[in-house]
Amino acid sequence: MPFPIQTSEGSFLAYYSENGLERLDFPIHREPKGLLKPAELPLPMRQWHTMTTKALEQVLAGHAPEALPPFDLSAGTEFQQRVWNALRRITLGKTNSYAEMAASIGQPKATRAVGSACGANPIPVLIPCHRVLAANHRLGGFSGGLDWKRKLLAREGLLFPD
DNA sequence: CCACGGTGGTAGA
DNA sequence: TCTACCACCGTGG
Repeated sequence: MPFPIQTSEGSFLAYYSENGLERLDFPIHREPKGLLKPAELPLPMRQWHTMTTKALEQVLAGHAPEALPPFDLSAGTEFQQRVWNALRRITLGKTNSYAEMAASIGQPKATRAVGSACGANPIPVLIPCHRVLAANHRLGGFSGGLDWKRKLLAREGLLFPD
């Protein structure tokens, strides 16, 4: 049950569980079938949706979100949740390497696994996996497409050629 | 088991 | 610089 969020960059899709925002999809060209109107959301979710919408707009505008809805990351493995929570600590405009992220969760040799976990991040943009770069300050990869990674970083004042 | 990644480091052109 | 090669480790088949 996806709920749309219209932005200047297209229509994102938000998914909620009983415990909070559990997934955020980048805009797609074809609208999915079971689309619901936000007005049909149960009350707590409606407030989360308002927060998600505002936070998304703020990040896309290059500002730190003043408030976030609760996240439900329970679908991830324990390792993935450790990585995702570590991602949340990277402040806007800052970056880390995959190696630094691995070290920050106490597994310095799991750099590659960290990359996989970033790719599995269910809430891109708000859980800023785009702030993780390869060593030597190279861009690295991005599941949502490198154009998005460049765009999001540019909004934070970090420019990458190519 | 095995193969695959959003990696990182080294070696050699 | 760029390419080749290898160690690394969580996931999914």
